[in-house]
Amino acid sequence: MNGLLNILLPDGSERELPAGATGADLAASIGPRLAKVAIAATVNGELVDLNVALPDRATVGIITPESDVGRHVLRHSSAHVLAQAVTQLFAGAKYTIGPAIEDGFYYDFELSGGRTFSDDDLHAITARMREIMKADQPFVRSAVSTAEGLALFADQPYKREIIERVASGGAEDSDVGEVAGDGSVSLYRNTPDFVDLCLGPHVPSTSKLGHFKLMKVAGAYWRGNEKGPMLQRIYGTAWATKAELEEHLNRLDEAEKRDHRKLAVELDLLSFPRELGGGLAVWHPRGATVRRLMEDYSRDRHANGGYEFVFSPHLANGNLFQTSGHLDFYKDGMYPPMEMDNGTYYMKPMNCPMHCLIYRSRQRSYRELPLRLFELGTVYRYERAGTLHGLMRIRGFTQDDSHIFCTQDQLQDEIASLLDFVLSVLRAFGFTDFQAYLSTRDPKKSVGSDEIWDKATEALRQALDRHGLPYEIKHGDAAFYGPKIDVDVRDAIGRRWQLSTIQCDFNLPDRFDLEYVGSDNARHQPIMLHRALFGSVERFFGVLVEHFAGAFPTWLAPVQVSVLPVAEAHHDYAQQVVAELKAAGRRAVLVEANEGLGKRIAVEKSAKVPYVLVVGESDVHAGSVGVNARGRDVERDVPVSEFLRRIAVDVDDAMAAAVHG
RNA sequence: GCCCUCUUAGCUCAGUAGGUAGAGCACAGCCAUGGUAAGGCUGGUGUCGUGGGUUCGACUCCCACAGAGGGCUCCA
Repeated sequence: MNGLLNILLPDGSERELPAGATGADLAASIGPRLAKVAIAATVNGELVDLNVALPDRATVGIITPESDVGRHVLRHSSAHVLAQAVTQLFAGAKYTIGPAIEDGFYYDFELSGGRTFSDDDLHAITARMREIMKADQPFVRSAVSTAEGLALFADQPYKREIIERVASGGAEDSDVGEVAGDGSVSLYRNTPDFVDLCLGPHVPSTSKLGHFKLMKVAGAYWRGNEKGPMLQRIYGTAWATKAELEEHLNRLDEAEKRDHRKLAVELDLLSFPRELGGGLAVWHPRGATVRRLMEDYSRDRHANGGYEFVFSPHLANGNLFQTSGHLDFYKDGMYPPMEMDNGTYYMKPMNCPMHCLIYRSRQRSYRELPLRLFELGTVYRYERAGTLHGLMRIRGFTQDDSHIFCTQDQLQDEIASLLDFVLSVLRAFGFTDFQAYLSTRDPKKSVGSDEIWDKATEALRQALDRHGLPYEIKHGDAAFYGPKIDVDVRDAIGRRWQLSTIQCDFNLPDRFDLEYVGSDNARHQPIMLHRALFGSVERFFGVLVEHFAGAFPTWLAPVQVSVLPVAEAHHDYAQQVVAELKAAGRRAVLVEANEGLGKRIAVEKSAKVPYVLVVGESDVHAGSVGVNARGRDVERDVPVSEFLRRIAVDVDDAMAAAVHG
């Protein structure tokens, strides 16, 4: 045994290597192809550099750059090279931290004299990074004492701060990436003049990197502290291969094309007039049509799902929000008070207090529960100026808000059927890929007994299990008033959107003294569930626009059919076709022959109308239409009755598929 | 709220060492009546985001503000 390393590979085969062999030797021994792509290794499950000595009798895995872990490593190494380039190009630059993130990496800097990075700087930095990568500099780890570390980073205050905090035992999770737990300071050096605090691992050398792009400069607070210094953050994306990089950049292009703010203008859906004020939108006829259809569908489903419809005003006396606690906990998110004769009024930031009042308007019996109140309730929240984002973050929006009051015994079933309902409605809008999150109690800030938290959390968990819905638990992420489930959907290009939420609330029933009389003739407190399905109608609409890239399915399309007479002579017939379509309940418009046919078709197509009908001489005689359907070949001489049948099938199929999921 | 960038016609964008502006699309009028993705001609487009300042003169330079975009922070 002495003098040899006995390496057991994951595939069961064994390798013998001379003592002191490194991961690189290992990689080389198992074939040149693998050696070439290997950028790190795992030893007994721990990620290590290829250039560390391997222990005897270890289980070793080779990390390739295409793997998730491998990408992480190469992105983090790219961040080091970025810091190296910046410190070389900008005298006096202070570098802080630079982790790998989804799709890439970033590094935060402070430049001397408050200088900021420009686009030209990014080009220069990119060029320098390429030089460093070409230079094939090995990443070499070393460890020094705290004192040595502080001396080494004498002119790097941010690095010193990290070392000091770790030395004083104040390290948090986010520090683990930089400093070893045993008090020693872990360093990586790949050239004499650049060393960074880091636990690694890294790629063996800078030449393993290269498929990257610096994306943008942004401001970021040091350690995320709003009161702390503002740093310059450079974001980059990095991949194992050129093809992956290009694919990623294409995805970004695609996302940009789908941007709902851009499509809202192009498709004439809605606008954000400056005169209205930031974060406020007006809906144009086409956008309003889609919204109406969404809302109508939602109402139908709720009506069939055992919900009671309610309405509540947009303004309320401050006493109400005092009772609900919003004025204490949520004041910053509310619009300033309006002083009136008989009190102080506020725009409502939530519908829940109103629904509590409805519940409380008379004595309730257990026989009435669960009581499900539903409202498309418009609320107003003061979102800080820098946080507004199209329809996704807006200052006035409409929640498809439901509050369900039930007994503890009903909780389990209610949540399970609620989850069914939510997913079924989401499917109707074309979403099929869901991911849920279960947020559990943060003991530091919560109301309610252990017993009720456990019971409710368990009810949520079982509902998720019963659905086989994939979910993650976010420990301690619940609001103070109760645990919750959030549901994300994945859209057509793979992005995730957080939409629906189901939240238990042990707080408002208490604050509003809600109660019901049980079968035991005693008074009990109901549990309240908050549930938003779209979340916000506006935001959901925005997500739909991006999901469908503006090409709404036929049942939602603002215009379902455009009818184009070939020439003016066919105008009357076209009008007759439109009338028939309308009589059949279709949203159809006539596009008069005052432009070339090709032009008119192009315009209708770019408006993403699902069916463009062309009618000419032969159609007038045969009672037919030419059908140019989205994504399909043109078909001539289709009888009007046949077309009506087809579009009905198109619409019905979508809805049937949705409901039965 | 903080950092950076941006703001010129309805939209997308050019532009001037500082001498008050252009293109395409859209829009209007006329011609063309065209069978499946943008026909031709003509025309009008504007307080160059707002308010100050510097200047003989500001769209251009400076300041403030507003709005937008990208981030950070926030989203009981």
